[in-house]
Amino acid sequence: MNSKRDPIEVLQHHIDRRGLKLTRQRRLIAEVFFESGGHLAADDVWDRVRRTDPNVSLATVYRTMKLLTECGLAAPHRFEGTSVRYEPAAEAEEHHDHLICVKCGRIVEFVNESIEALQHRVARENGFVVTHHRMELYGECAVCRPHSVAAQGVATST
Amino acid sequence: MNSKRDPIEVLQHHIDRRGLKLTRQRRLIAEVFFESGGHLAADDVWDRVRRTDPNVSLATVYRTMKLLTECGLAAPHRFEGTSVRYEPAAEAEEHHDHLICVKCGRIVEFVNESIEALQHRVARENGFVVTHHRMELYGECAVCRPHSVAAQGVATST
DNA sequence: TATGAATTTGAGAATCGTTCTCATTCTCTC
DNA sequence: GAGAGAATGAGAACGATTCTCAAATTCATA
Repeated sequence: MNSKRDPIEVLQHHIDRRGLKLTRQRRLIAEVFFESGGHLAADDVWDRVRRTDPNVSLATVYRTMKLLTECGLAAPHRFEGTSVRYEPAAEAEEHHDHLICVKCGRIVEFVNESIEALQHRVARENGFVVTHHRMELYGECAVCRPHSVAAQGVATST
Repeated sequence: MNSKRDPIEVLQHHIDRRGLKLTRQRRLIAEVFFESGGHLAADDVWDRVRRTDPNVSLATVYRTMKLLTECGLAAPHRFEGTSVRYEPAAEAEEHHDHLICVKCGRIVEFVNESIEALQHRVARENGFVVTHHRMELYGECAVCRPHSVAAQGVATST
């Protein structure tokens, strides 16, 4: 029921409009990226790409990730102490923030309208008009605290 | 409401306890840093330090900023697209978040208990126990939007 | 399908911010 | 004021990312 266009098509479109070219490498990198779970660093993408084509260079991965970012298919995030990680468009489409487990590195996304509203209010009170923001909550996830799993009702929000 | 101890004293104390040494460079760097408005990058501190002692090396500035961070006298922040900037302890003592003007770079600090509470709640709902977080709101400050200060809806004919 | 102009590529050099190495110099204790 | 240990300055090294450039590829056109 969703009109979620194939990312490769979107990329193709973007490329056509700019007079660029859809190369074998670009297609491969995009495919690998969208098949993955997301939140990969350029290096991670590179590793996976090379399983199929060992000749692709890291520079090309970087260049392609920038391309994907430009057409809204990927969103770069720089979390604490790590290099930039890219999120696939499907997830990046609507704004959300992140919960990051400091133990296992798991990243959970969440949306909270109340916080958004308060942020805009705080900004306004200080004379700011917010264009965007960054909110990351770091802590331990349920898996990394097996002792305390039973007690709390872990919300399974979908 | 405690007497805000002289940062140099705090540093001295930390240094004594660890068997380190309070050198001329460390004192100078600390002094320069605490006299400044804050949110300086290592490079900025270096520039100011060299006005007094042109021989101090950038490496020593980095080493000293790390020291100051360890004794809680400085808090490092990496904002969007910039290198790490340090905040003096006075400001870092109690938790706060930041508003950053994307035009002029001005940084405003704010505290909002409601947001904090919501953050913890969201985390809990996802099975996380938050240890710390990062929240930065980017936008335009009042100064950088002079047009909109006076009145809204007034057509500006030029 | 062949041609050619323009784009893209791979490889490695370059860059930026930061940390490390190491020989020399300083601090602080006795 | 001597000596042990720590800190310094200079520059090399570093990791992530971008740039450079000759060679290869794409794609529109013939």
